[in-house]
Amino acid sequence: MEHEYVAMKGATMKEVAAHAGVALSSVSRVLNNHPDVSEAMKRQVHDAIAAVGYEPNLLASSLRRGSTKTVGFIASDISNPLFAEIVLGAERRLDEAGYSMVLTNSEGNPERDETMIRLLRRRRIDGLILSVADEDRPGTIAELSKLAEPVVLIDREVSGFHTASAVFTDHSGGMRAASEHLLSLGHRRIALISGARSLRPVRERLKGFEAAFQTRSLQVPEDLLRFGSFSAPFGQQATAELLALDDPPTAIISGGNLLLTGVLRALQAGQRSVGRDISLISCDDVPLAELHTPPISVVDRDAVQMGEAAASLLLELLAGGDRPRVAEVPTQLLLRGSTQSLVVD
Amino acid sequence: MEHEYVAMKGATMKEVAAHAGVALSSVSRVLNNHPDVSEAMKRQVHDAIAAVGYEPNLLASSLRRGSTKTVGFIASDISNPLFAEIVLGAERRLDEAGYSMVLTNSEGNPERDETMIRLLRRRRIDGLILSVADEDRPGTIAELSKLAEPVVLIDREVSGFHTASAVFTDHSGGMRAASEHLLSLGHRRIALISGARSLRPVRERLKGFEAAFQTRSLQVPEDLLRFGSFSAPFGQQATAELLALDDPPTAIISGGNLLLTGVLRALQAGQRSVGRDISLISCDDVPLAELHTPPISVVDRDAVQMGEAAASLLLELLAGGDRPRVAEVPTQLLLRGSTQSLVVD
DNA sequence: AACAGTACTGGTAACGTTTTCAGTAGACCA
DNA sequence: TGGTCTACTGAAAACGTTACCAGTACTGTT
Repeated sequence: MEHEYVAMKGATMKEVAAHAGVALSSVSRVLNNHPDVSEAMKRQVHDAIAAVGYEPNLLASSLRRGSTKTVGFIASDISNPLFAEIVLGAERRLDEAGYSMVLTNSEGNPERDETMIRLLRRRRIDGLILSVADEDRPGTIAELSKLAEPVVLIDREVSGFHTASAVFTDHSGGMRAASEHLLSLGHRRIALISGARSLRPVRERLKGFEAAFQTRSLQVPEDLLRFGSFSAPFGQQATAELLALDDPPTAIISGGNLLLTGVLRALQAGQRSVGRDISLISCDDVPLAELHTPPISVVDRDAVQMGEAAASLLLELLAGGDRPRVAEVPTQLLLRGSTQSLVVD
Repeated sequence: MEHEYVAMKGATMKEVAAHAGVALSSVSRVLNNHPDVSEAMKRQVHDAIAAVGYEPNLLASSLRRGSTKTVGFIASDISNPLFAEIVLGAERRLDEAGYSMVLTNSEGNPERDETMIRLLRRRRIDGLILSVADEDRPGTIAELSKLAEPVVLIDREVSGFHTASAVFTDHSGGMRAASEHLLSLGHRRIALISGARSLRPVRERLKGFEAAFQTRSLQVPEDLLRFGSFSAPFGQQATAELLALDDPPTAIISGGNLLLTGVLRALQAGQRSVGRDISLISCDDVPLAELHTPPISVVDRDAVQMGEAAASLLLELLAGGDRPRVAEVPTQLLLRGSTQSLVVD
């Protein structure tokens, strides 16, 4: 008696209506709590729902409504703990606004960026947050342009695509502070190891780096600049190369936490003691930097805040804001034991 | 002439059909490359698609087909680099099989687990891979049971839910090896810091730990066991407590990389030198362990392989395999400088 | 007593696909 | 010439919702 109907796979609104002896549309109204429905009807329908084990079909609902209440997030590298924090911040804010997030990672592969944008577009997401792997790739730009929904870029400027909001980090400011600190310690041979130049953070950091030298009317050590990818192997290889130079650097700036592990491996292999033999600053704080011996100075930023800012910008656009906007999050130089005054021989 | 129609927002198959002067069904056949369609028809339709800028609507398609070709992945903690690798492995394999993955994180919050399972179910995913935050939570079990689609658990055993496949890590074997190593170095006061006991890895590791003592007919140091959560703050707090004991441990085993950073912070604060004053082994290899001074011994495993295994098991079920299966991945003890022979006073 | 208004409820047409079922036209064979 | 076969195409019915448009039955007003 109590268990008239056993919950079975795939009960639909129609069956709920039949079981409750009401019209399909009434069930829909109850579910979307439409104002014009009687208490009796509500109870009746809710009972029927429980009885048949009904589960709404979001595909059908989205199709009909024309909106999925879902935003996509394409992370360029999910293994970077930094991104986890950005995602966290974004998801939190989106959740509050009743949106859910589908996350995908492009593994730093520009081709996957394209595929993912297309896929999400076809899934009819309402908006997109992403950090493309290559700002200049025509395919990516094309896919993005086909997207009618609002877009927020994270630390990226996509050439010829200016309808998106963006959240930027003040990389140039942070890098400038880091470089000035090293210069003030007497370092001149400062190396910069970073990712591909087609990425905004890399360009901005370079700007800050150069600015620090130029302010002091010093020559930028062009032979010590290494642009490749934000990966440990590149960091290791670049560092090894730098150490092998006739006039090697006395300080290294690493452009990210993945690079950092490569840099440290190479320094270790080259028997260089951090701080003592060579000064080191990295970007983005991670446990590895904090707990290294000696602790490594970093240019830090609040990644959770970045995620929140990205979500807020997107929500603004989703709410009908037609004017794309830009938010900037500050950086902060955390000095630790890895930078030491240059001993003049 | 060439640009008869400018690509506009939301062209539908109907418009493609109209533009090509063919039936709706023919367009569909072309898109799903049905065998019975002439070359002429294909060309005609493809031209029309390009002309009107048609983009398939996956919502409609999935609704009609009754399958989304999508599997959900609920990660319990996305900020753990380990998970990134699991996701990578899983996504790779699923991709090959034509499935796409939607990723969500529960932030280690059991409540979110529930919400996410429900959401994904309503989105009509075809399958689910997950690592629940709490194996015993009734709500989670209920939500999982309502799911008619195949499920693969990662390193979890959900009580009363036995229709899922699972991929397990040989945690007990790894922990046993680690414990035996420490015992053979003369350590007896060995502490174990780990997550909540409601998680399989924690229970299995404890088993391995106890087995090592029992093999040697030694008493398990119950007062040195600390179960809390897989987080840095807990690791730090537990370690601080242990160091303050009258008879403190001479060795610590940390149950994860997040815990490890907490443990190291506490050791540093307590002025204990790793290796020299206290031996240390952690679980799962991360750059922090490798590049620490001294390098930290770890019980490692291949996370990418875990992801691949999970995806393979799911695909098997999706292909109609009705019998849930279990895969186990091995662990491996990597000895480094953080474990030293106990100096007897 | 007729009317307008209120508070609901039911039927039905969408949303954009896929799939089934009939058809048509030509080719081939006898 | 008629017939069966093959190769293709079109019409229309789903899939599970939501939203619109009419109802219906009260209640209150004049």
